[in-house]
Amino acid sequence: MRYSQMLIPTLKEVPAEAEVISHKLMLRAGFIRKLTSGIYTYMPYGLAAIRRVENIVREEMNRAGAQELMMPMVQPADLWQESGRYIKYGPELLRFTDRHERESCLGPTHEEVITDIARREFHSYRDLPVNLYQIQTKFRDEIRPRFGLMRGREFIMKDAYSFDVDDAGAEVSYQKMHDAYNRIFERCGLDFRCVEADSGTIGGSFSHEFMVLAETGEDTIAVCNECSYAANSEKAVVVPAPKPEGVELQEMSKIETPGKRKVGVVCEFLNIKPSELVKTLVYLADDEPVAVLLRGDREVEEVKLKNHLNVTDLVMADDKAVFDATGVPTGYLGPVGIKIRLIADQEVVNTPNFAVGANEKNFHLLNVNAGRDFEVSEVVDIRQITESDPCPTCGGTIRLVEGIEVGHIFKLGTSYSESMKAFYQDSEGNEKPLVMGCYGIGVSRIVAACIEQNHDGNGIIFPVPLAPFQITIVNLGLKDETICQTVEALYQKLQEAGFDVFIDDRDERPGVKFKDADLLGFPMRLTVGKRFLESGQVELCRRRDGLVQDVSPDEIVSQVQKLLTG
RNA sequence: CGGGGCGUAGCGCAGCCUGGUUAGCGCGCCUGCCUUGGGAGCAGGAGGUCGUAGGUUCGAAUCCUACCGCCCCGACCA
Repeated sequence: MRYSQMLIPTLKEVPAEAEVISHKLMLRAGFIRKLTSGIYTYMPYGLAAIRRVENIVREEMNRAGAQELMMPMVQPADLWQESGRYIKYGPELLRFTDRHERESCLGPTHEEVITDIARREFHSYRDLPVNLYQIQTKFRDEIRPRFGLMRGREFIMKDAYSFDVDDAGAEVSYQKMHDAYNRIFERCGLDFRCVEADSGTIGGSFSHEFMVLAETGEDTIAVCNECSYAANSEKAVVVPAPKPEGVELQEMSKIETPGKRKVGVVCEFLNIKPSELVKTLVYLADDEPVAVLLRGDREVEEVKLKNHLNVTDLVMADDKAVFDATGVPTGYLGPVGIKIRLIADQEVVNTPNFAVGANEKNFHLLNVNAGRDFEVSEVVDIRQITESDPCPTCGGTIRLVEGIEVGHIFKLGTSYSESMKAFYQDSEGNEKPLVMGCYGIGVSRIVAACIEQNHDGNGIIFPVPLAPFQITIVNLGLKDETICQTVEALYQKLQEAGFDVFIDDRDERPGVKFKDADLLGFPMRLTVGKRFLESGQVELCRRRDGLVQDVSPDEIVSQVQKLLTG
């Protein structure tokens, strides 16, 4: 490919819309152009990188025995009503009506469609197991699209769905995908972790996420420093510290705390640490008020709370809602005598003699103890893990790091097959629901994540497997016949050797060509200019570390090979 | 949805507060000369419904109102 034949509109200046490095570089390197919020055109060079990812994904999916198909993007609402998700999925599901007033939606994912296929086509245990996948544009009307391809509304996703006769079979299918995903992300050259995850609106019992480690990640993951434990912080299990021995329970007392409402202010006033205070938060869980007890220095992990409550909508109650539900103004809430459902974090039960609101304006209680001064029927792990918590599997130390979710695999079980009546007959003629799994990869997001992880001040540094071209030949002697002939000969030779080769044949000054070569991230750069006429050697430069070698054209193939792999 | 910011040439911005000739600058683009191993230089040139619609005014990019779009933060800790 020649630069003159490919639209790669590079930019010297960074468009104002970009915040994170991958977005900036993708705009500067002419990968993408925005059409509207969260919706981008993939320009030729950017598309080429996406195709690299797609090919790796496709190869590994096929190798794992999955079959490719392509499902519709427009889906009828009835199908979503059958699974119950037409309501449950929320405003991210873009809904519209067609000219016949039929309700429709744009597919944010395809469990419903694939389950419909499965119930029509799979009738016998002899048809199973099957794994079907597609690589397709999804649409999710994200609340706040950002960071370019990182969180777009339209994005390219690989989604796969497995169907098995039973749980054991589903386990095998899941494990195959787990292994395939590890291979995929390794082949992409990404620094990633597979972590235990929450299954969210997709549903299901069990799931793992594949996280690319990068500071700009939108997720936090808890990683054990000693063992292999790794989990999304939404899911990371908190092991409560044991109840301290020999602490004498003090007598509860009431104290006036005029105008003291916030944790910090109350603690200062009472001269105690936030860890000696228990805060009472009120949530509206599907509009039902629920009080949550948590040590003053801790944070609620709402995903854990939501899962425990098994609700679809969970919001913090505002001041008015709190007063309406409890009759107490915010800041003075407490568990003693509270009138609404009460959920305590497990740590609260092990904390002696803590302070709480008195359920009375301008008063708090001191030396309160769970079980003695109030009943707790629900003791649950609902707080965020911290770096001072132990690893739940080995007791080692935990480290919190940021990650970009590029893959997610779920064991779905039979929730979709049962709600949508996807049954098969086993060898004894019994009707049974298909046991499902689903497996997603954010293809366009991988390119963004890759750039987050592989760049320097001059631009992108593509890992070889994702580079649209492994090598670019910079022609610095457009007017010199010998140089042009050499460039063409090298181009031929390298292509014949199996490389994807690019030539910068533009009539530009050397500086411009070098800058663009760096920006575009070619792993290898081959420069042919005046020096070749003098020495008969061409210059080979590795993008990753700037390693430069003068090479004779005869040895070019072996040298390129050596530098690319070395 | 709440808060904040922005909308002026393809891109990045100034001008607006304090209204007043042909609306500027840098990059990019076009022509010519020159230059050719790290985003050169000189000369000339093209390119604007100042987001949209109303209003105030003798006069609006500038003041007012509404709308649209984009970006950032938040939508969790009382």
